[in-house]
Amino acid sequence: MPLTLHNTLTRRTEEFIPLNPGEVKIYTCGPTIYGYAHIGNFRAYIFEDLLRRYLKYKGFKVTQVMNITDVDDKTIRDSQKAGVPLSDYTAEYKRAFFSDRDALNIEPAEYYPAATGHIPEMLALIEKLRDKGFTYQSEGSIYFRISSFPEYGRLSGMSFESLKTGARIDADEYEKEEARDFVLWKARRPEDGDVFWDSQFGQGRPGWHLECSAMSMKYLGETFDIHCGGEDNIFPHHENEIAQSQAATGKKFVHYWLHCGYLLVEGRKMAKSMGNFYTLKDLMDKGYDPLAVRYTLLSTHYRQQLNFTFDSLEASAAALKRLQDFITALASVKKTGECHQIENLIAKARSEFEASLDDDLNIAPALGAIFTMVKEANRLIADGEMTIAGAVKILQFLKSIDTVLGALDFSQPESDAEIEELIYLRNEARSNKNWNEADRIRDKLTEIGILLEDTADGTRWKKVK
RNA sequence: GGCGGCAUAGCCAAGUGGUAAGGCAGAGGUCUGCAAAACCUUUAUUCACCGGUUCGAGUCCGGUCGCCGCCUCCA
Repeated sequence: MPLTLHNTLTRRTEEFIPLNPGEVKIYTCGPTIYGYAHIGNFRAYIFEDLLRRYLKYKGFKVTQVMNITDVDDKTIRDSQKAGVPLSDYTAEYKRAFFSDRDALNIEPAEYYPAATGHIPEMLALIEKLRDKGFTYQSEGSIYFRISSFPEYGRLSGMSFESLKTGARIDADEYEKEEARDFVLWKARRPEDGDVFWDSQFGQGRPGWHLECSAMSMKYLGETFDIHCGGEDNIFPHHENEIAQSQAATGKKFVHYWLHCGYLLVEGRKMAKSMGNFYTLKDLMDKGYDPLAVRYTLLSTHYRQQLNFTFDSLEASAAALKRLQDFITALASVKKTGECHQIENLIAKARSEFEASLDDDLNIAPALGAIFTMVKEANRLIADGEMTIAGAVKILQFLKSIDTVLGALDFSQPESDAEIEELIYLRNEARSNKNWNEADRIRDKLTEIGILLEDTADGTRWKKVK
């Protein structure tokens, strides 16, 4: 079945057809590293990770670029507040971002270009725009004249008029011809301190929108397949990217624009002032497993608003535990021979899993199919019908779908002589009906995080997270 | 004011006009020395509200109420 994706540009769910067969080029708007990323940011990155992983699952070769915004108003402001050079200041948040990414099992993109590393590319783009007459200069800054780009507003559905009348008071004091115009190159100002670059346009620094156009075209070409971001990026950021890029090249910039919905916390917008603002570290400090956070952020359809609650986080942890316990149970099946029902069970789950994800990454029914299979397989285990061969097939299937989910752990606990010895002693005690001694040993193991399960095939143990 | 989205059980969340997936939590039971895990049974006569179309609507149309996002540098 073909993969379909909802394209913000057309407001339709369309079959995904890459420019080059078998290859997908994706640009994903990344973090501004002026602070620790919060779970709302990671909702977007996890959605993009799901897209990336599923494309790979479907056999596409994926090239993904995620920009790192390491110079803008906020990074400058906060680094000065902290009294450290900009690059030192952003280095810590960049490190934290990658560390959180790894903890959330988000696959690394192929490229993480930083804005400060691409000033020449941005200047070249401005030159191109200037030569084609799309820019004007005012008080040392270069602006993009939106009235010169008639298609402006197509992505966001913003009309020319509403932009004029609805515009807020401009937050910065740069002079523009019209409020909706946006800055390409910001003239150096005293409050920028030592953060500026020399250029043919004078000393200054790039505007935010510019980096995404310059860096995406550098790494992916003037036209590429998919561009993602949060829905709040649709306007003005992505609208401006389209204007800049298409004005410069005369070509279509991006074929599919994908945007994920906002994350709410306990039904409200996440905000520091509301006390419901969480970074990954905040949740880990509360004892939550980052993979449970991943599962929570992953398990709601990406275009839906996601209501993050601690109840749902705990439900996610429990759901993952159910899957992990299932994996453990499969690994300890001892019966030999064939288990003929397994093939059908897997085929059904796989086809539902794929059909759902093919439908604009509809993850909820995909997960539903997995849990339905788990229940049926658990029944086979409980009835003593599961065989080693069947268990191996299911494990292979789970590994294959986990290349998409990225939430499971297939590592088997290493055998531990001390634990095995204690289990042996406990089972000795049990066979002598010395329950006090048996329970004493079990409690001792529980204290060091080892949980025992007595099954028909003997006692197995697992570590508790 | 303009543009867009959402309202489904205690919580999270699917649902493509044909009679409400799945997960978590809860209740009862089976297994177990007791647990753990698992299994079985059970948990929405009902999908914000009011109308309409239809043989039939959570699903389509209109309206009302509520919540959320964007409207110049927030994923």
